[in-house]
Amino acid sequence: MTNTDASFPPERKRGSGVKVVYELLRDEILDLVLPPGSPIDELQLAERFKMSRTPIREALVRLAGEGLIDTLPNRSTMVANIDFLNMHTFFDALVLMYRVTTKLAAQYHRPEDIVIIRAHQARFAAAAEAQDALAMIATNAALHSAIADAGRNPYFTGLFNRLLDEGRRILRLYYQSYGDRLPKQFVDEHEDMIAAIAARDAEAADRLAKAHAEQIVKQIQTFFSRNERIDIAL
Amino acid sequence: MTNTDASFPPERKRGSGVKVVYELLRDEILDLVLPPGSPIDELQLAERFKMSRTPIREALVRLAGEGLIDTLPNRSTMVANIDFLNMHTFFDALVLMYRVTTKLAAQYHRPEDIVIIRAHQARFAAAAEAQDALAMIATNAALHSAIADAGRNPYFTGLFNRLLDEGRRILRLYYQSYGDRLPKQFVDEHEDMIAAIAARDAEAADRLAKAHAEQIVKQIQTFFSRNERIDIAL
DNA sequence: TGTATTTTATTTGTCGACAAAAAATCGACA
DNA sequence: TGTCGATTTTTTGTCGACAAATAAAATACA
Repeated sequence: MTNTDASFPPERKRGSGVKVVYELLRDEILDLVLPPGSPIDELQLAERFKMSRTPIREALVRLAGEGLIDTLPNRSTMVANIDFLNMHTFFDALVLMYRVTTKLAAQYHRPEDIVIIRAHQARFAAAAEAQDALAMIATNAALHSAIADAGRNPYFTGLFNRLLDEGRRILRLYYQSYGDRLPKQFVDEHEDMIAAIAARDAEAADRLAKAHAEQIVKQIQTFFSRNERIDIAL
Repeated sequence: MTNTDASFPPERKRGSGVKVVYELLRDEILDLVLPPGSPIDELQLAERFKMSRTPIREALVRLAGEGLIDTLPNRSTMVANIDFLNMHTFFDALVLMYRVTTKLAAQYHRPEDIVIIRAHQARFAAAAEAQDALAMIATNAALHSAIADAGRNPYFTGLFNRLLDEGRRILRLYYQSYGDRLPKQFVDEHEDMIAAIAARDAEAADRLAKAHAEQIVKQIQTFFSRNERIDIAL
């Protein structure tokens, strides 16, 4: 080990800076640590990560490309708002992608995919058992992302992952307010879906995914209809 | 007019630089002026556009986010290749998005949308009449993008526009090689689709879009099956 | 002549600084 | 005291330069 002097800068590897900033900022946005509308200060971030504004800006450009932050020209950039008015477009897209990716997984998966999927499902079940809302949100997204991967269509997985990200923000809001009452039935529904995928039953996979997705959507919708105040809060 | 001295730099407006580079580079990639695999040199671009590397790099980061260029860490960046091996995933996604966006347009369009759509269709018809392959490719993408806009689902339009972009590259290859023989029937098919949309007949819109999309896919597939050499060329 | 190793050149990632644009502050005037 | 306009401050977009990483060239050696 060279550089025994602890006062030296952490000496990040060249090129790793952007990735670190991008991923951490992304997580903070999706977990609502940075709530929608939060201003993003480049100088502040540069100071925080001990690097110049250049890599910070590159990370921000990427996040903007994914729609996670909004950038006003020559002016402030902030965490993208959740568009409650057009929530139905999100639900439409989510339901369709749930169906398509699950169906394709049933058709095109390989044996090793099932192992990965089951591992994610186990993690989700553990989170549900522990009543850990945050872990449930994260593991649920990871599970469905893994299912989509097994379908092997990068165009669908790309959109689906974006939707799951946006969903993480919405679900976060959902659970935060409702005091972590968690529907255990999702575990069983996941089991049925995985069984259909493993059996290569595309029709059943599609049907189960549709029911699963629509039920999630329904729960969130009833939640929001009971909490109009949220419209004002943002 | 100030700045009568022609030797002065063009004096671009602050912030417009990235946009210019991004859009021009994008068009060149989609029109195969920059063929897949072309190396992209930042210095060269900086010189060409008379600006520093910083805005160039920002444009490249955006293009990379859309998958139009591939960036090797610390090494060269090049125009993304067309993935002929997994072309079917592209077709699957394209057909589905054709259907969904057209159906949503039939359901959610407003009267003014139809005006815009018909204007695009007129341009497409003119291009087809003139046997202008390049114009046909561009106006076809613009028409379907306009239809998708009328459906008002940003998630679907986002993916669809990406697919149409990738389709522009593929069609460009198609027409280039086949000496600009252009199927006029697309004009009629478009007319039928627009009529179904205007009549708010979602079922018909879906059916017509499916047939339209599958026919395009079929044509491209038979083309590629007759030209295996392309696999080698890339 | 062919291969390994050092040297040079090219290109990328990062930095600090400056200039333009917008917002925030201050001050004149009613 | 309130409003409009000028001034200062903050923040963004761009620049030129430098250093790390890689590729290319040159050299040494068998």
